[in-house]
Amino acid sequence: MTIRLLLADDQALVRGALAALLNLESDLEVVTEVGAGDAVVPAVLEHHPDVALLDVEMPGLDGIAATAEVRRVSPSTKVLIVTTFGRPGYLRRALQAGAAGFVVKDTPAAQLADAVRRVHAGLRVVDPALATDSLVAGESPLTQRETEVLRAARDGSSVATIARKLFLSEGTVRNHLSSAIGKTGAANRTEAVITADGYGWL
Amino acid sequence: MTIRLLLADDQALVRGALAALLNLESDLEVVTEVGAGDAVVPAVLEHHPDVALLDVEMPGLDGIAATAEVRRVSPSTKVLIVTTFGRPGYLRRALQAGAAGFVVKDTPAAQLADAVRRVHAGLRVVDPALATDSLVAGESPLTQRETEVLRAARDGSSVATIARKLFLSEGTVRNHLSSAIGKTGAANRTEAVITADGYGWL
DNA sequence: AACTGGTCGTGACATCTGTCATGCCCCAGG
DNA sequence: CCTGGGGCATGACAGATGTCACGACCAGTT
Repeated sequence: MTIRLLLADDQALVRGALAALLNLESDLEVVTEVGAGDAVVPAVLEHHPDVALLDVEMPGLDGIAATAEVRRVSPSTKVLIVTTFGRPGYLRRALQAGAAGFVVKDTPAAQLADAVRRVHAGLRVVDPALATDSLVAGESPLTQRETEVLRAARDGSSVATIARKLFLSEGTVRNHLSSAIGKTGAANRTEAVITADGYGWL
Repeated sequence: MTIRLLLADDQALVRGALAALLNLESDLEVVTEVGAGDAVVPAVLEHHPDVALLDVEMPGLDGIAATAEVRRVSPSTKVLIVTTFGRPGYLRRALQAGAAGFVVKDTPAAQLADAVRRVHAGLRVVDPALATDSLVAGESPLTQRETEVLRAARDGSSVATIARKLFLSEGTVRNHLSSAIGKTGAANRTEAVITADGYGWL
């Protein structure tokens, strides 16, 4: 009995290459490939794969949100996240969304097929190095608003611009930013964005 | 006659997957894989591949610098850059360094083997969409110092920190920053970093 | 009912940033 | 030899930013 796979990654070359790699295994078969997050659910409904391999960084719908959707429409489909960045926050959010496994792209190629088999067997697969980091980093200490404000500050916008975008007064934006800067242990807006983003809090 | 390939990418999974994909072609053979830029030259000297596929983002030595080294120690080896980011600046710098081809990772998987064959045949392979962008963006307008200062500002450092790091006075740093902001058409430091980085100028 | 934490706002303050004018040094090109 | 451009620096100024104190409102706890 072969394990039927869905493969989602926005980079066509990587997607094709992973498909080639996985199809080399006699017990695995890639039945559908998609290049955008919002194409995942339709493909799941059409092909009913056993395991869905999702990248986190995708246009449309990111891998985390796609995971939740897949779990909702097809509970029997296991989700294995395959991502470039081992952000601690990604792991936590992926598991909360119902992912059965989490693998970073610099694990040896040979292990991927194993990870797929374990996930299919109902086991949980998590990158060990990442698991400990994730416990240390923990949940985001930022409130909803602080997160929104920091997110809006990512592209270098000024306080005035952020205020207009979120329909807040400039003073309020400054307060939220100040609070976020404090919580992240940063010295200014830019550092706060970098560290918060690094933890996957944005 | 098979074309012998070197494959360099820091993500083991992607590297293995690309190898699997390329080895499916009867006329191609991946003879060596490396995961860091500074491992490229030794591998070239040992295996004398016909074509080297290099990622731009690699630890140790980046793909651009590695390209120049490969051309120097083994002129008969053709270099094909395979990268995630289609930064216009990357293309220009890669070609200047002696690369024979430049492919982004979201091109269809089937085209990669073709690109390899063309490069091996002595042709130049360049992503068409990127080629035009590159002409528009052109060379970096930033001077050496401006580039250094902007690079130092990437992590959100303050003027004082940058000044200490580069052994400059704070006023000078502000002047260079101001000039860089003007040249990039940005409104502040953070935007300048983002756009300059986007063009591959840093 | 009192307390807590998040949100929103104001006003005030010190500091940081970005800009500009000005000057000096060095070097390559006309 | 003169000129222009880049690098370096200083001083001055306006505006942006980060911090703080304070008050108000609302949803939950206790």
